[in-house]
Amino acid sequence: MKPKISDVAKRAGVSPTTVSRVLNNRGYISEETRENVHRAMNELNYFPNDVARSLFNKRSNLIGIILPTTSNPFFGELTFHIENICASLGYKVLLCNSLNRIDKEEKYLEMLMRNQVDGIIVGTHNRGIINYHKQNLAVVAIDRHLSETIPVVSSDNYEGGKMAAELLISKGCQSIIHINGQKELETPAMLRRKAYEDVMMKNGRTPITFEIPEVFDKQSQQQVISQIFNECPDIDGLFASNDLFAASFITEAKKRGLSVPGQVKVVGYDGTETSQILLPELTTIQQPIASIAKTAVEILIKEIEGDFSDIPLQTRLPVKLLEGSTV
Amino acid sequence: MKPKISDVAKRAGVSPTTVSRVLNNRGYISEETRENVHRAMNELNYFPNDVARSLFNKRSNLIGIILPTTSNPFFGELTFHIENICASLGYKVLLCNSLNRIDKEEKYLEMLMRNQVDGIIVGTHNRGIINYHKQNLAVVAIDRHLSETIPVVSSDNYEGGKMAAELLISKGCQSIIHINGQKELETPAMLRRKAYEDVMMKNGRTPITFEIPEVFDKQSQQQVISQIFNECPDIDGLFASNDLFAASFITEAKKRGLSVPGQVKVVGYDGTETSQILLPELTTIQQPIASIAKTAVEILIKEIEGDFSDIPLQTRLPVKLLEGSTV
DNA sequence: CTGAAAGCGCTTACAG
DNA sequence: CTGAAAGCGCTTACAG
Repeated sequence: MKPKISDVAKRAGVSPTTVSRVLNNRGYISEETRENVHRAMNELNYFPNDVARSLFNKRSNLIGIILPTTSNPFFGELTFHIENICASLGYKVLLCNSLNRIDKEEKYLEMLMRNQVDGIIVGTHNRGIINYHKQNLAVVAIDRHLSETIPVVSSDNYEGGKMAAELLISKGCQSIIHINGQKELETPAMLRRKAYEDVMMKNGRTPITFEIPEVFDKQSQQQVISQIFNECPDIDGLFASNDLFAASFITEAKKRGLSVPGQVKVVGYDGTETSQILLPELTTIQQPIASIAKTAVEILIKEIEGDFSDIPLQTRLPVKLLEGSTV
Repeated sequence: MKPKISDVAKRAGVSPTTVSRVLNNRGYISEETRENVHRAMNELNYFPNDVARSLFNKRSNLIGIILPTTSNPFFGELTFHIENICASLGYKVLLCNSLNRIDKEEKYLEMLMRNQVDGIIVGTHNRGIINYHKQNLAVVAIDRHLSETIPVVSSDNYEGGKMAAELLISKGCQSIIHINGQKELETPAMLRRKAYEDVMMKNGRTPITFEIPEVFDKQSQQQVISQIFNECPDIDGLFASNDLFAASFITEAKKRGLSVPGQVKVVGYDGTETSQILLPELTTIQQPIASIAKTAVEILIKEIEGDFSDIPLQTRLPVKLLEGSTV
């Protein structure tokens, strides 16, 4: 059996209280007993049971993260950074891949609360499924508006969309199409679309946006892309709201005998490390994934520690244009 | 404050014992009191504290996963599948990105044990840092030999390596190079190298393998790739042990004015969804990521439940050649 | 400087 | 069918 604090106490010839004290470095302890206790712990290969600690402290040092799926490189990288920062700060991460499905998200949320997580970072977009605040849980959203009071961290979506659209226009594209998620979602990412539309209007063009359901079914994505070519045969520019859409589009364009950037120019969004390696020629708007993660964790931990003094409700981190050879 | 079982009991006019019984569906309870209790739980918005439950049950339903980083699409997808399968089976996932660093892995291991995880799935390759068994923890390794007694699940690495090498030879390549991780690691993935070497020898060629340190520093990867071109100017075939290496190689080849597959043919390994979307033309050996995940979780849970009857020490899942246009 | 007692929120024998 | 008691492994006032 795993040794417990009383086993250590017995072996060191002291009380459990004393062992706990040296464990937590609290109160006065003579150097001698401290050493005895440490020796006993080593001999028994003892390490504390954090479940028992959490129960007493009402603090688990656990944070939950809910996002669509780590299979998507943006979220895979985001998850890595979040977890790593958390680890360095003494927090542990409970991972939830909701696939953007409301039913799953609800179950995960309940699971996280049962497990007494101290806070949650949410990267899925189901608005207001549960009253997060009611349970006075610390929450931070990434690129999603969850409620009026939950801080959201995102890239500067409007600026990113603007850069993309303006770049395509400056390269002489006449018929520029946009691909994005569904509009009803009202995510900050919709600002990419807004910027695209604004730029188009300002330049006397008609914005056309195709919506792709973000349910991760390849079938329907493929379908929308075919649709674009069919409905807009004169397309010569595309701004995709993520790099995977951009890549699928390029693949289909080539399949149809269109050269990129010769006949169609393409700009993506995200600029993950993975897409930089696998598709370095893609011109894209890069999100600062590491700082998004860092900011989100920092805000969350402030909330957890009850320091609400200067928590920004909106944090927009700067994007960067990565010029490849697809424009 | 969060309601607890005694709050529910009070409201329902019964004892905590009774509430616990309806919660766990144990023992006889009259229909009436069951309804009363349920009503009380709803009114108070009660849900059980799993930390307290874990403490009593000595069962957390938590499993830890340690892998290099979810930033790598292979591990990102693996993580997604593992987590999703676990969720469907009532297990929760504590995520650890070790970056293949021993110091980090040790800390994570201790963290997981303190948190009383029921089992661990390990995808990093530091052999024998800790005596996993000593703590009688359920452990499964993915593509890593951790010890003689820990089950390992992997793709059929030898077969995969063989297919890749034979394909390149059949396409007429004369000077075929291999890129892999470091040999000392003795991972099952080394079988990819072994197969490559066997095929080369059998065909009267000299196998040449370049080792890339798997520490995820772009710098050194880039360096090794340049080195390949410098030391083997007549290279006309490459088998990379993962798709990211393959992609970096292709990028460098093009930069040097070499056409793929015209002058150099390339075969990768992994075949993740992400690389299928971003670099669909890559010819690669696809690992069955979903079944690797499923098998690993199933074995782990058997171990956790103490059913050691038919636990295979080695599971090799079949790979599939994905023919793109890089050979 | 150290220890006995109570309690974190649950569950499970044991009685009734 | 239901409840009082003890205990999971820890920690923190409170005494001494």
